[in-house]
Amino acid sequence: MQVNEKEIFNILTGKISTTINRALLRAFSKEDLNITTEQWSVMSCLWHEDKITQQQLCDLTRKDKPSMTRLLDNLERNKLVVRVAHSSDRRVNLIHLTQEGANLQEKVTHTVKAVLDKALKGISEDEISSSRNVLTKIIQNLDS
Amino acid sequence: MQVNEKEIFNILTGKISTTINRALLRAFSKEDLNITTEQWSVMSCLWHEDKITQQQLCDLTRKDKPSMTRLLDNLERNKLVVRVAHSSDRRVNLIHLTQEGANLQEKVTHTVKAVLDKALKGISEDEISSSRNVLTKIIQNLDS
DNA sequence: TTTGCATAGTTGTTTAAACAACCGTTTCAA
DNA sequence: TTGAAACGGTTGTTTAAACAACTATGCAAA
Repeated sequence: MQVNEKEIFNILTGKISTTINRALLRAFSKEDLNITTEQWSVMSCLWHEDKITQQQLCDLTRKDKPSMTRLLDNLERNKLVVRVAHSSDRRVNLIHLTQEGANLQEKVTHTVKAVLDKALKGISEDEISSSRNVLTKIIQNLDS
Repeated sequence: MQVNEKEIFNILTGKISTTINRALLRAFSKEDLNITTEQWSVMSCLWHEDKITQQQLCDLTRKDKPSMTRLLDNLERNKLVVRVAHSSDRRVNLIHLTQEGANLQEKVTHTVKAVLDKALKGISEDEISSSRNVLTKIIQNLDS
């Protein structure tokens, strides 16, 4: 597989993710949603399943433990989650959504969807699913 | 276009770029290349065209001016580039590769290529070019 | 010629990534 | 039963993103 410098550049330098990141951050800010994209990725897990451990959140978001500690520090400071000690295993924190954290779901999800619609405009379902397969395969290739 | 939460998550949260970033960083470190992926993206521009302005580097890498200032601070500290005052426009710095910076090209490019080969293993040219088109379109959609 | 706007770059602050090193708790095997 | 390894989480350091606010220079129109 021959790939030239320019292609390497476009695919790999993360321009896409910074572009998306920027668009999401601005959309959140415009809607007065005091949340970052990384915080959103954690909240998104919790909206799907509440009261899980930090380690589970690490696995779901592919972040390491120090990153998660600090993300949760910020989320806890903003009163969107609380750390609750596990009843039987004293090593473990269970992360609980607060009422405020749960309430955020609707507006944030709506905002994300709007950005996504803009991002994917004019792209067919086939193209999207093919791209998703490629990206998933790249992750697998690099993790093995 | 209907897209569910899970897809948003897989495509957009930047897992891909952090995975690639991590793989590249580790490869650099394994080869004793004292360079980060962001620094590499700047050096890559300079290897292609030397003695350009900071603003040009911002445009090429899609980074903002403060980010570029600090990246260049680090690259200059590591003696890979130098800032040279423009002869007629005193606002401008031209970024020159040092000998050491120029020498780095071969080994770094080789290392990047190896990571890329691993990343793209088992993915066809068609799939790659289709994905690249999708990603480019997303960037255009979000920038407009 | 001066005023005002655009351009090039820097500095400050917050968030988050990477990795290494660490602490306390649990588990399992000798 | 105890001692080592595994596990869950935190802290320290460096790099880099975002945005706002700033300085200095250049340019163009009144």
